[in-house]
Amino acid sequence: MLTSERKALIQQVLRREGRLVAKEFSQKLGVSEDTIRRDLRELAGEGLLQRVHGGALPASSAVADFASREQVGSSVKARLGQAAARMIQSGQIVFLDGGTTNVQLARHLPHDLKAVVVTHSPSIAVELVHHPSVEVELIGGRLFKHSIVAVGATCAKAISRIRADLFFMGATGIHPETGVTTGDREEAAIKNLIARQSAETVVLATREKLGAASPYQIVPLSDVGTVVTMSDLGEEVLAPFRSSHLTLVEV
Amino acid sequence: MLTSERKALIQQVLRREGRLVAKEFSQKLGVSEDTIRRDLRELAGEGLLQRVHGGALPASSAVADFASREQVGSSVKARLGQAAARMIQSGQIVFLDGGTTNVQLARHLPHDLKAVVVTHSPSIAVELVHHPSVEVELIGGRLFKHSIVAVGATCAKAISRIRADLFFMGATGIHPETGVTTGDREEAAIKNLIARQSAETVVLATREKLGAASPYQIVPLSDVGTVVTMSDLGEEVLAPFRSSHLTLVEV
DNA sequence: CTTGACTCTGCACGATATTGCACGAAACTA
DNA sequence: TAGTTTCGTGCAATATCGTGCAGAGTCAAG
Repeated sequence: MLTSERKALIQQVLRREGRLVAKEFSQKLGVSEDTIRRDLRELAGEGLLQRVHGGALPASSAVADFASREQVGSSVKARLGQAAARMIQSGQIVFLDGGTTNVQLARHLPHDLKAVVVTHSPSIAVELVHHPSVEVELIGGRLFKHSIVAVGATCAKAISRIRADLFFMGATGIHPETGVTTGDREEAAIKNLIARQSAETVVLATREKLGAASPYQIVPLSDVGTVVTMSDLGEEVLAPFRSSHLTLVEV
Repeated sequence: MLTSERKALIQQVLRREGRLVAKEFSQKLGVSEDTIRRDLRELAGEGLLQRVHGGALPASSAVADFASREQVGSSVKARLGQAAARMIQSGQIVFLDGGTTNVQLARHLPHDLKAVVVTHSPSIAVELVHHPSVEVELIGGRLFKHSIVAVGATCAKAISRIRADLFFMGATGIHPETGVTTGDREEAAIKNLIARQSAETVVLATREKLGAASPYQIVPLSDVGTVVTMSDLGEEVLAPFRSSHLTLVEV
């Protein structure tokens, strides 16, 4: 294990998990704690991370915020993202919507995956800069700041030229009757367009989204191919989504 | 085993495995470590890989790359960015190129500025999400990970539809004779296109960029309207840039 | 064919980097 | 406050680095 390799790994772990415990990490890598501590000290000296008692946190406060939120709300989204990332096969063209769950998905893409990721979210694009083999196609347009995704006519036109194998859709609600919904009309239209351009649409749904509904419908439930959700939800919540045309993946 | 053969093999291993340990590799090839070290040093000199203690890593992992670049004189860049941000007037349409200096510019945009920022850099877009009144137009395309900007035909087409008042260009070198240059051909083409679509081109140049030249010319110096740089540079460095058509802003 | 310039390679050696351990200081926890 | 964990530093062992140098091979001019 090369020193710089180890340092790169440390930063990767911080990006992915939002924190790093010195002792834990030293055991995982089979080196002494001193070595890890030294690495952390040096990286902190370069401003690349924030040193804390017992380990380290990401440098930027924004990421730190995000990381702590993640810890509090547990790593449900990370688990969903990880499961979803495994659905992608090499050579596929996948559309990644914006949103924190999809950021997790991007973070957990297998290191050796060769695929094309299309996205209208600059956050996702930035996240994938660190991936060694995934090619990123960024869709432009007017930036809708609330969701951090591009929308508008330019965006729609660019999307209409692309056909994807998979679409990982972000949404605020998924309901047996109202279908998949979100809070912005234009965003809904864009998502709908992407869904129509994709062979299969996948929705990653945390507990609070299942059975919820927002003002604007993106697609009816019949247009969704797969829903990825947690396995510890009650059957009464899941039952409405069990049907012949929809694959329900429980993580 | 020819030297060039060995060097090619080294690069192949790096592409395939993402790392190379000098000792290990020398044994596998049956040559001395010195030879391998020499090869690595030379390849690193050509920028084809990143030399590290014990071996080598791929050149543009962009990971530590961008992060470390971020660190290089960030306070200087912040001052340049701040000065440049003041050049923008309300109501203008400005094009913000990628790069760490321009991230600083984005960070220092006056809070009450009402303007449209066009960018092909997802990093810049994400940075501006928190600005209350600036509207962001994201230009899409294939993501060039090293610089974190969109490039390619789609990108060029989108740019050709926009006319901006100001273009804050990122570059790796600005030289009286070779003009403004950068390290990637396609990136240079995109930057050139943006410059042609803009009424005025501004270059933010830290000390090491002034008088430097990279392989690909973006525009000749005569196409640059303003250069923003530090005031503590020697006159012998600045003199070649003092001319009637170019405004030299010293911060 | 010989000679001289040049390149490549391996070796020697002093310099530098990295690592693990020891030990007292500081921080955290109950 | 007391006990435990983590931290930082000094130190020694080891690994790796860079450089100078010499031998071997190549090539072209004489």
